[in-house]
Amino acid sequence: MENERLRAMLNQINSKNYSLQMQIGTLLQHQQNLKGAISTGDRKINDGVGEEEKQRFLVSKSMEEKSMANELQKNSTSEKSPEKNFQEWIPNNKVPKFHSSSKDTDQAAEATIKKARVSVRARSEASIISDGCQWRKYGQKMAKGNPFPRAYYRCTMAVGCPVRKQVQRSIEDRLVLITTYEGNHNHPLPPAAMSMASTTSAAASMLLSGPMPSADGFMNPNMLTGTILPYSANFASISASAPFPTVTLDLTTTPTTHSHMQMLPGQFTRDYGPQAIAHALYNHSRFLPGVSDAAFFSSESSHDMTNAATAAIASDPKFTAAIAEALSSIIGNLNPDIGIDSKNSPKNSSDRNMGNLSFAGK
DNA sequence: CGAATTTGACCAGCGC
DNA sequence: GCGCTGGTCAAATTCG
Repeated sequence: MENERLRAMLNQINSKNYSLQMQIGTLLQHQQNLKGAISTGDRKINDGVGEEEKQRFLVSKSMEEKSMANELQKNSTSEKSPEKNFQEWIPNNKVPKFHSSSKDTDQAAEATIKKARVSVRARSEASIISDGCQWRKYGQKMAKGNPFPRAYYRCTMAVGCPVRKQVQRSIEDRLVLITTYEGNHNHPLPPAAMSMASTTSAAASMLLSGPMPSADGFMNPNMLTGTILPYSANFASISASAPFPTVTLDLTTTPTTHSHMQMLPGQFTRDYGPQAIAHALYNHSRFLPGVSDAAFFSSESSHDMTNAATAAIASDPKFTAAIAEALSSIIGNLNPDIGIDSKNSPKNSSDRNMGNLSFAGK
């Protein structure tokens, strides 16, 4: 009975996805026209600026576009207070915990929430991955056993935002950048930042609301890959053996992504199809250096688009910087129930998500 | 000149 | 209690 209802919901979302694809198709043409103007604006970063700056600039370009779209949305819902906006996607009502703040009675609960972390592994030559948020560096430390320093950043998009992130290069592979997010934003975000934030929020929410870890200290990775990153088997893992429960989104296994996208079974994959991710990848990456638009425009069908997206991933390591955002935006757009509805209890939310996808038996 | 970054100092938690 | 480590603060410095 519940499954039927969920199935109906999925069908509804699927048809919505189809209409979105149609809209994207027309948008792609429009964007082609815009490309000329954008490349003119990009000119300045091409002379003498490093790859890092280029990536940051180009990614933010695409984010600007989405921010504009968000502005329109915001105007239409201007009645909402910022707090209400915030509650729409924050899974847990979190209060900033400052270093020198007074000891609140719910400090313990806060601490528990804050401890949930989402770490994103991505290959990037840049020292930081642009995710749409404004960050301010407030510290740097040499971590034990790692020759690369760990940098600490704080979100500066709003005063008192509790979100922090740590950025560190992997000791195994110096090209792999590990970004660990902690906390939830207490302010509205542009869509670009929201997609990443919703992923981390959803992941953190699941960590805190889901079943306790098994005896070996690990939860089933498929739980996350099936709900948050349905196309990315082996991409995500949840570890509760660490001091803090941590979700790791591994975006470094690019050469094998294609097979995962196509082979991964499950409700989500059947109903949404891989083209959704291709479109999202396209939207998030078309301004990245080294990712040619020709790869995307060379084919008409959505399936071929997936191939193009995968080829782009494999051919350009910098592409990974946008993948996390792209992946999560799919979920954010198509399944707003995941991790962004604070009105439902975390437990219910978790159960619903699991049943909704490939864990009907859970 | 204001904002952002750097960097040494400080603090808390943890293991011994 | 002591030392180690991770995380944060804040003054100094750099940047735009």
